[in-house]
Amino acid sequence: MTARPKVRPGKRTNDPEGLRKRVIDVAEASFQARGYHASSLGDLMAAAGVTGGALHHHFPTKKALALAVIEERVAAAVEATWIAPVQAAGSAREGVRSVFEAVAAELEQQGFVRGCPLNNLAHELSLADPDLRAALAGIFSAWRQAIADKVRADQQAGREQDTDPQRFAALAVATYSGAMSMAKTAQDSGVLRDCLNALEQEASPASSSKGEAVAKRRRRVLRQYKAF
Amino acid sequence: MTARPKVRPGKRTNDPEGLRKRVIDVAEASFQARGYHASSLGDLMAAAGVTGGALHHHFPTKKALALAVIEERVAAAVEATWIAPVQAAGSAREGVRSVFEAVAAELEQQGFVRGCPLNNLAHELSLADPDLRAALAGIFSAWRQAIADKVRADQQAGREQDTDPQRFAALAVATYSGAMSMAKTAQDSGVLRDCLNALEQEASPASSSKGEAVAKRRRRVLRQYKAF
DNA sequence: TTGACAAAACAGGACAACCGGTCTGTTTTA
DNA sequence: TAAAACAGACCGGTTGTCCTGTTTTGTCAA
Repeated sequence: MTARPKVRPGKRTNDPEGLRKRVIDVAEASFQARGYHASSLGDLMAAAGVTGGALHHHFPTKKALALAVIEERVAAAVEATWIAPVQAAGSAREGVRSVFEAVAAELEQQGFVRGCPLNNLAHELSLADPDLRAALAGIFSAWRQAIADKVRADQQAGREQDTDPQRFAALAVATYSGAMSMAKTAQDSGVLRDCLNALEQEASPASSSKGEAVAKRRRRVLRQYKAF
Repeated sequence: MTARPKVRPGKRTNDPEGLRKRVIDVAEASFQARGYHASSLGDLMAAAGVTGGALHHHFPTKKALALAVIEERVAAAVEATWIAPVQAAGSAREGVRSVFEAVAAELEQQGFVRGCPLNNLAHELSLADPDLRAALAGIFSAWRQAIADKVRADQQAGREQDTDPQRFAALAVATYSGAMSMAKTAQDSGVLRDCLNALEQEASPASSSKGEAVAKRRRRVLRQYKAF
């Protein structure tokens, strides 16, 4: 965790970037765990060890803080979790598969599903404010674009000739988003593997008949249910 | 709209069921348009033409009201929009396809995407309260179950032998949920058709090579953006 | 190096609006 | 005639924001 300012009476050390980072850290975590409206600035101030004046200096309104979290953290999370791995993968399908498995494995290890940060905020805020909605929509768009671009790269290598890049990307993003929504609601990460298997079994163009013994899916109901 | 009580000074007519219905009507619409936390009981009371005493008599807490909306309205919406059409369809795939198209057409006509009521509330409330989460998870479960059951019926008729019912159902629900999330955030219902086409083009087991001229998808950015 | 000084950074209280819930009392109805 | 249904005021707590003042820091002339 980021260090709080030392308790040195009479002395003070300005650290604008550090303080701003601490606030956004706390806000990102709280928005993800409790949502935007349920996160009060008072709680965030206490958790970050920041006074009202300092918070207001860096983020004049709560909306400004949300915008910063979206543009700096949520976008980065999508970039790190999805865009970079897909670009680095051998193919678009392989990239999608690896991300699904990585996230599924992470959720199973964590034992608790907080959901997708982008979708969490998108549901709560996209109808509430046009600016926030635009920022969130931009992240969705970049996400889709990266996958579609990867499909096009595959096509230039002679593969995926019968695949529509835009549609494939939409399907991947939608399936993941919906699977995370269900996983969060049911607190069961197994849905992710169900969806991935359904995509692989059915959505692969080289599949006309593969009814071999399918590895029985494991339902992994998460044990603990604790808030943030 | 449901009628408000007549302005008859000195006279009153008790109408428990009607009043309760009016409150749930308003709550359902407000939760869908603004979300749970952004909907104040004061606004709901004013919109429904109900006093604080009456509201408290029918719904002691805000959570009780949310639970009623979820159990009576959201569940019914999923039943009417998804379960019944799928059961009535000629096959599971045909049912899924028809629902996607029906919703897409409805959204295009409305010109505004409010999102899926179940997913909207699930994102905001499933981590906030165990009871609400359980209620929401139950609706997701019934939704998946109905689709899986339809696949099994298809299988007993000799079709869909290579399809895993549970996985297919998970994929359908996840794709729809995610597509609605994107459509709401982008205020563009075209994603639904993208996802449906991707599912049909790729997820059909009888598809090994169909690269015929794909009908160019139409991107239909919705014009108006007004809050409830 | 120092001292002046303006701007940035931070502290902390104040506040008005609002929220959800409770309470008492009245009217309707079975 | 008692319970259900409804009216309406009331309250403590919280929320987001604003405001005034203090401290730190960067800048630049001397």
